[in-house]
Amino acid sequence: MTRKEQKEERRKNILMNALRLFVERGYYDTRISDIAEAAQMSTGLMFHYFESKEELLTELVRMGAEGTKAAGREMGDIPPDVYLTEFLRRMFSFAKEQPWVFNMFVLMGQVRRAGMPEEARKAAEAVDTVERTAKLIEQGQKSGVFHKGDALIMSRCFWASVQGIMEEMAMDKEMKAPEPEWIVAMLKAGSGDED
Amino acid sequence: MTRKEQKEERRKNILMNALRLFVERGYYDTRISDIAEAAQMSTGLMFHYFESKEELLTELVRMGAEGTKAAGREMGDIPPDVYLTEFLRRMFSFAKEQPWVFNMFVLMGQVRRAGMPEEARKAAEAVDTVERTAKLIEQGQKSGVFHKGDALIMSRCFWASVQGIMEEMAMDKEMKAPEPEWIVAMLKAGSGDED
DNA sequence: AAATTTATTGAATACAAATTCAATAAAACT
DNA sequence: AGTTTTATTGAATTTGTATTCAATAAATTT
Repeated sequence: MTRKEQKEERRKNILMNALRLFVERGYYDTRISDIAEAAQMSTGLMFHYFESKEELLTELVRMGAEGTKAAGREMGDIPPDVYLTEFLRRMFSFAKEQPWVFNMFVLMGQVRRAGMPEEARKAAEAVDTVERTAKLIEQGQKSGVFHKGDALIMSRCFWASVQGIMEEMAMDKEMKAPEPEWIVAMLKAGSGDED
Repeated sequence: MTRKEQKEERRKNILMNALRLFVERGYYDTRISDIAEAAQMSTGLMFHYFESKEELLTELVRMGAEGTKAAGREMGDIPPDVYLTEFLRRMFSFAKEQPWVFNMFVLMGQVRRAGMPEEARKAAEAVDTVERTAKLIEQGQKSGVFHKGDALIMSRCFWASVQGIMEEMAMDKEMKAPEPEWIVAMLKAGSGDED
């Protein structure tokens, strides 16, 4: 293994430990020394790999933002409701196998909301899932599978729900995932108000 | 105004400013001096009213836990779906008038999840809304208005969604509230899976 | 194999912010 | 009016922890 590869390995290892600890204990309650210990190195060495604790966080958020770009890609001829349902199903099952996905959701949520360094927040804003889903919802409204209403608000509520549920699942890894249909039902025609 | 009343006033004022700042900037990024400034007093005086920053937080969380007890009280003969819908409608409209309600939601969420002092987390756990709503859901399942499934999981998802949405609204005070029906649709029979 | 670059450590430093404190003013009480 | 209690301040202290640093080891290059 070349020097460069080794460094990459090490960085990845640090990042994964940091992610877990940031979510388990919170960013501010996680000491650089905790991360160092988890990654089996001295505190000082951390600064050989990352300039600062904040850079560590920002790097994680960048990864998270990158990851969400997968959402809402080519959907071929599938109807929007089926697409969203299927997307959620895959996301839940993927996350069950890769628990860091839950952690990433939690971290992104925390960062977007408040109480995190400025730079990290900026990195988290480079995510347009809500906008893209709103377009999908508009299509569904035209075809009648989704009820009427401001598509952007509907999309925000949809993702806020998903966010909340992912966070709940992140807290309790034993928790059974909901049926994706339940969540998509929020958008469907015939679900109460029909204005 | 008696001395005691004055003290209570002052404490309440401090608490409300702390709540706002904790949510706007996050607990750890809020300095005692920031709260002092907002409440128009010297930093030192804060410690006359509260033993520590942590006690301030814990007190807020206790208030929040107290507040949620309102949820799920006497529902008379109203069907569970109507009850929940109505409950959410009132909550949203109440929160629009009293923005601190949003902040309280966000704070409670942050505290329950992670990265907050131990004691505050404990205070936040004294909330059994999820369990009480699960009972309501079971009733609805018997009468057929709600679909089948583990009522506790359904309740957790329901509240996780509400939490997520309240947080979204807290971030953007301009955001229009969703129709409560959308959220209750998560639970309703005929919403996709019918196992 | 000498020289240079990279990895690693643990202790020293710097710093920010919570908390304490001594002193003063105001109020309440006798 | 004098005494005690409460309110208030701003500066001094303490503390916790991120970051730097000087020194050493290991690897890579020449």
